[in-house]
This record gives sequence, C-alpha cells and structure tokens, in this order.
Amino acid sequence: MVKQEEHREQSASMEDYLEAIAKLGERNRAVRVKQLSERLGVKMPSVTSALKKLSEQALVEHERYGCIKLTAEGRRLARDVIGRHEALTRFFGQALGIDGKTAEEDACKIEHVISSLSMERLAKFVEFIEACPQGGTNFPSRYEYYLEHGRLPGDCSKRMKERKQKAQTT
Amino acid sequence: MVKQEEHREQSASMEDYLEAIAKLGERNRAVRVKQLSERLGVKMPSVTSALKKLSEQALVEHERYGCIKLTAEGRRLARDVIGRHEALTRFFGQALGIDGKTAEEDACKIEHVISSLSMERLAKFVEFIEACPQGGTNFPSRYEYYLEHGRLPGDCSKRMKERKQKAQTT
DNA sequence: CTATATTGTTAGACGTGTCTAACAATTAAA
DNA sequence: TTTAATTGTTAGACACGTCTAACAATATAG
Repeated sequence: MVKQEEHREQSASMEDYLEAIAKLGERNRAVRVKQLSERLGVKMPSVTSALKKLSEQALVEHERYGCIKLTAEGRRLARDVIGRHEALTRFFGQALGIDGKTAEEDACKIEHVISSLSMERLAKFVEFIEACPQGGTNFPSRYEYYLEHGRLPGDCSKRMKERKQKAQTT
Repeated sequence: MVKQEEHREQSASMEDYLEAIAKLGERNRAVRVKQLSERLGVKMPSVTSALKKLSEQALVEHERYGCIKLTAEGRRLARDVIGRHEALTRFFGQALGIDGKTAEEDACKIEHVISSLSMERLAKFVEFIEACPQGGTNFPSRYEYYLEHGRLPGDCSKRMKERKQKAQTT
C-alpha cells in the first residue's frame, strides 16, 4: 500500500490566486490576467508566473494570451478557501461585531493558516450565533449542545424554523 | 509635525524569534542560539542571521558567541506577540473547546496576521466566557454589554468575585 | 594544558513570490 | 489595414528566510 496522491499544500499566495480566479469566474466567462492582477494588487508578471505554477499542478488551465479557468481539482481547492473565508468573515462580523472591511481583511489572512478543526468549530459557532440571535440561557452549555447535536435544545429552534420559512417566502 | 518613528512591522518569522527569546529568557539567564534553533525548529545559521537582522533594528543585543537579550523595544514587541498568542490560545481552548496542541498551533499562526481590532474583541470575548463559565441569559446582548462596560450586568459578577477570591486564597 | 566535543559563524546556494524593463500578441481606432 | 493602445509574456533582479558545508570559538575531559 503506497501513500495515495496527497493534497499538495498550497501557499497563501497560491490559495489567493485560486480564490480570486473562482470569484472572478462566477460572473464573467473569461478571467483575464489583468483582472487578477488588479484584484490581488500585484503586477501582471506576478500573475503570469503564478499561473504557470498552478498550471503545472493541474489546478488551472491557461494557454498563452488565452483565458484562465480552474480545473476540477482547482475548483475544489478554491471552494475550500472560499468556505473558510466566508465563515471567518461571518465570525468577525456577526459574532464579534467587527466592521466589514476589517472582518474581510482578517478572514483573508487567517483563511490560509487556520487548522481545519478550528475552522469547523468556528463555523459551528457562527451558525449557533446566527440561529439564535437573541441568545438564550446558559450559553456555553448551549453551545456544547449545539456542537454535539447540531441544533439548539430549546425554544430557539422554533425561532430558527420561523426565520428559515420567512427567508424562503421572501 | 513630522510623523513619529513608526512601528516597523515585523515579519511572522521575526516575531517568532522575539517571542521565543522572551519566553526562553523568562527562566534562564542566558539565551543561546542552540536553544532558539531547537525551539523554533530551524538550524543554527538561520538563528544567527535572524539575530543579525534584529540587532540592526535594535530589538536584540547579541555579540558574537555571546548571550542574547532583548532591548526595551524588543521586549515591548515580544510582549505584544505573547499577549496575542495567549489570548488566541485561550479562545481556541476555552471558548471553542479545541485541544491544547491545535489551539497552540493555530494561535502561533494567527498571532502574526490578525488585526488589533479583532484581537481586542477576541480577548474580550474570552474574558466574557471565562468570567461567566456557566453562561447566563441572552448571550449576545450580554456580550454587547460586556464589550461596552467591561463587566457583566447581573448575577455573574458575584460569581466572578467569588472565583477571584478563591484563586487568591489557594 | 592539550585534545575533543559542542556551539556558533560565515559563505554561498536555493525556493518563493514579488518587481521592472523590454518585447510580443491582441484588440481597437483611424 | 496600417497604426496605436492595451494586454500579456519573458528575462532577470531582488528581498526574505531557509539550508548545507566549512570553519572558528568556546567549553569539557583526559
């Protein structure tokens, strides 16, 4: 039994490129070097060289002067990064009440270094806060419960359902 | 009015060196290159070259083959880093219930990238959790209150005092 | 006090990711 | 459709932080 093809750990920079390509690709069809360079605040040659690296790892498809696309694997990695980014942004914004700009910036940095365990817990914590915005009794043990069961023990779950229905009907 | 001598931003690596020197200096008198190299998981030449850089910035005193000490400014920076480290460790450990090793590792990374605003809020949040380990009613608004006034509105403050007294008499 | 181990330094290489300067391709305008 | 503007690439430099190899100083044992 040989060790399977592992996740090649990506550097913070490369994760930023993947993330940006995915984000720009959401709306636009063709992602361009220029766009990436502007979004990431680097010069175009830096983008070119990053794309070369990512192409070699089969995370990106890019032919000279052509458009930029993620491969399936690249998309997977980008999704992960974006997931971390969003959860962190919500944590700083919603849970800690940090302003949007700072929340974004911090999420941008931390998304590259946080462990998956902490990331999961943080995401759960945000869910908890969001599910029960008015709080309730006995927070830490309620949080424990939420970690265990994925839902709240008492009255808040009703409110949560109401909110979901409301959201659907909106 | 000319802009005063600013905080030269330190890289993650340099902050790690400062932190390690401070930590090793707590007990031992003379901090050595070898110790630093072991603690930080780098080879000795890396330490030598880092010390050269930090000496040039007057954050560290170090003469060839001699002992390593922080200057007042170096100590100040180290204290900041350690403060962030400890607050983050407590956040991941106490608040999110992450195991000690992971909490340490994440703190180690995040301490170098988090904004001071988020850091303050996170520290306050940990205080809140620690002050009132059993939780109470209406968590988010209680947390708001704590952010505003630095203490809890109701019954928990009594418990907190009891805990402090208990800690003193132990 | 000499011989040996240990610790520390220097020199120089390397990988990463950035930059500028110069050139090439593509697109838009005249 | 030639010319001009924009966009992209190549080549090469640089800063950072690490490493190895070789050498130097200090400490420890005989």
